[in-house]
Order: sequence, then C-alpha cells, then structure tokens
Amino acid sequence: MIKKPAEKQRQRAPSQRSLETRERILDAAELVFAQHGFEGASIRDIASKAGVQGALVHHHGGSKDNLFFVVVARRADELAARRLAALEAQKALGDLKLRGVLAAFIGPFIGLTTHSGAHWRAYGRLIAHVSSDERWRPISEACFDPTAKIFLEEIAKVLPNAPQQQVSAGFVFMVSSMLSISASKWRIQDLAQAPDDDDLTETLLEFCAAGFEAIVKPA
Amino acid sequence: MIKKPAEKQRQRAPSQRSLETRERILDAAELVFAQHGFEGASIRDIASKAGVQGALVHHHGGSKDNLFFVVVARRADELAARRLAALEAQKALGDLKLRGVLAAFIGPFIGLTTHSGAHWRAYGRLIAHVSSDERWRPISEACFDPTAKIFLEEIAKVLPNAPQQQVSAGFVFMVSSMLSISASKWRIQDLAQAPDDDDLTETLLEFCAAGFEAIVKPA
DNA sequence: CCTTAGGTTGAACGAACGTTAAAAATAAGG
DNA sequence: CCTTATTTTTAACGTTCGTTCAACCTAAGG
Repeated sequence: MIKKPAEKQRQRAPSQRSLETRERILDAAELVFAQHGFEGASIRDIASKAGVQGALVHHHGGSKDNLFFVVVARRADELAARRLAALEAQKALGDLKLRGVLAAFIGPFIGLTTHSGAHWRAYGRLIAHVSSDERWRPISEACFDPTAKIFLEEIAKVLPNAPQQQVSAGFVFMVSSMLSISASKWRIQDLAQAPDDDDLTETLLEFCAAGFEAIVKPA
Repeated sequence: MIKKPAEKQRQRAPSQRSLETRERILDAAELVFAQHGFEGASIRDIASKAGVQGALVHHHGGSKDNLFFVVVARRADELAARRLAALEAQKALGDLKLRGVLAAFIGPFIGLTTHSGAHWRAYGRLIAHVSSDERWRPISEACFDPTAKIFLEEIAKVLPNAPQQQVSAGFVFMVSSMLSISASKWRIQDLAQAPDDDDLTETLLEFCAAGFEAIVKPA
C-alpha cells in the first residue's frame, strides 16, 4: 500500500460532486502527463481537459509535483495486486518456473495497458516516463520497487546460482522492453511497415525468458 | 549523411572563435537536453553553461526545436559509421551469424556511451529521449532509421523464415534494452544493491541474441 | 431549515520562458 | 588599413507558466 502525505483533519465528508471532480482532474492529468511528459504538461491543459478552472486542479492535486505523484500512485496498487495475484495463480499451478514468474509480471501490465481503455494505456506511458528519469526515483521506489523486489526474489528462486548482478540487469532489460510496448509501439509498427494488432505478450515473454536463461548461465 | 536545412549564402568564412563558440553551445545543449529533456531544458540554462548570452544560442542553433535536431544529428553520423564498420568487420570474419550482427549494432553504442566521456554518455540519454517520444519521430527517421533498416535486413538474412513482425518487435526490444543502459543504469545499480562498473555489452548481447532466436522460431 | 466547512470560480501575481531588435565588438577580404 | 559581414552583447518584447487570494456557490451536519 502506498503511503499518502498526512492531510489536515476534515470536519465534513467530501461531497459526491467533489469526488467526481477530483477523478475527472486526475484522469485529465493522467492523459496530459502521459502525452507531454511532466515538463511539457501544463496545469491549464489539465484543467481545460477536465472542464474546470486551474485553481481547482491545485485544490485537488496540490503542487504540480504532488499531482504527478498522486496520478502515478493512483493505479499502482491495482497493478501490483494483479501481478501478485497472477504470481499466486502461477504458483497454484505447481512447479513454478522462470517463464511463469515473468508471465505474472508482464501479463497484467500488457493486459491492462493494451486492453483496458485509454486511461490504462496512458498509464503505461506514464510508467515509462517515470522509469526513464532518475528525477522520479522516489516515485519508483514508493510505487514499483516493492513489487519489483518480490519478483526479483522469485526469479532468484527459480534461477539458483545466478549472480545477482546478472539478474538485476536482465530485470531492467525486461522492464525496458515491456515499457517499450507502451512508449514505442509506433516504432515497431513503423519498422514492420504494417499495423500491429497482435497481443505482444507472448512475443515479449519468449524474448525475455530466453534472454534471462542465457545471461545467468555460468560463463 | 544527414541533410541540413539550406543556409543562406555566406560571404565570409566563419572565424575560428565563432566555430569554437558554436561547439561550446552545442556541447552545453547536449548536456542540458540529456539531463532535463526537451521541455525541461531552457535556452538560458544552455547559454549559461556555454558561457554566452541567450541570444547567441539562437544565432548559432536557430529555434529551440532546430537546436535539438542539430544536437541529435551532430553525432549520428559517427555512430552510424562505427556500426557499419563493425558490421563489415564481422562480415570479414566470415560466417556472419545473428550474434555478430547484434554485436555490430550494440557494441559501438555501448562503447561510445560508456567509455568515451561525458558528452557521449549524455548523447546516449539523448537518443533514449528521442526514441521514446513519438514527437521526435522525424528525427528518428532522419538520424537512426537508415542504419536500423540496414541492420534489420542483415538480421533477416541470418534468420530466414522469420516473420517480419517478430523481427521488428525483437529489434525494438533490443533497442529499448540497449538504451536502458544509458537511461536507467541507476535502476540496475539500485536493484542489484551494488555499484556496477562492468561493461554490460556482453550481458546485453547474450540477452538479446537468445531472445531473438526464441521469438523467431516457428510456433 | 440554518450554519458553515468545503468546493469552485475569476482574476491576478511574479517568475521564467522563447524569441527578437538594435547597438557594439570583432575579424575576414580586398 | 578600411570596409563591412559576421559575431556578440544588452535589453526588452509578449506569452505562458505555477500558484495564490478573495469572492461566491454548494451541500453536509446538526
């Protein structure tokens, strides 16, 4: 669970309307941040897309930095929960192998970011932004590192004798490749000179599983 | 060779001093763009780092967009040349295989961006920025796609019967993983909980070669 | 139904942005 | 050496940025 900064005590429950407004603002911010990045996004763009005044964005989201954090954190718990559930499901099948662990990590992400609407698609690009800029390291640590560490341990279990350095490198390669589907799918389609409607989960899984096996073998 | 926008005819040769100033400005722009991204970089930051006035940046680099293009294009030719030379060298060894093609693509990039000083290191991050934002697609097409197409053809040669779609996907996974070494090396070190001074070329090569082989096998 | 905490608006703040114009300094070319 | 194209500085333009404040409006709680 992701910790939130302490709010000062409320004396009344928020109204239905304000909750809906807040959601609309976060949704708009998600889309704008994903499309233009943090610096390229403007509060006015976000407010306009949400159909509210700029001051209201600040009221619901705090500073621009804080708003960015809130938007990233909002879906992080659900993504983590789905990954852990997939991991448990793989374990329940018995005889957990590398491929099963990677599938539990990759599957939910690709599923959500390609088959669950525009907002999850934008969220995928958002994670790509966060992961490629050291500036957002605190956000990564708060939102994604706990899950990452769990999967790193699972990978270590199914690949005994593998140097930690190699496992970490492979993990980053896997994450980068996974995020490239959100951030650079246009590039794949460009190079293939054909529209790509396929689900790339299987391809990515094959690629990473084989890659992992290859780099952890003793030299 | 990368085409440049036509300049209006000069009547005098540029002075040594102005050439040096121009280089200083492009160097500064390279560092600032790499660190803060396009939107996050300011002309005043660049000017300050180059030790000149803001107006001079505009004089030597044109608009901010154009300056960005110039900075990216500046080293693209050398990178491409090194990759093609490496490819020829691999061919000269005879019996070109997938691993050799990938080594010719990855090796020069990692070599330059990790062992050739701060500017090449920044240039690596710059390419990562360009490759992850569809906004810079024209730059990618002008600077990197020609080389990419050559290597895609070479890969197709050493992997006959491989569907083009799979090869394209694998190529993007490879590029993303390669760029992650420039953009997310801190992440690898974080996860490994140890500083990493190793050259990751071999690891990346193993990972991608095995991944490629795996995804192009007939289902 | 009142009271008032909380939501929302509209307008404005100062700062930073990319860019430009004109003057001053420099050095290339005859 | 003189002329003048080019380089560089200085100062400013107009715009947009994140943020704030005071004023209304809405609706939760008693």
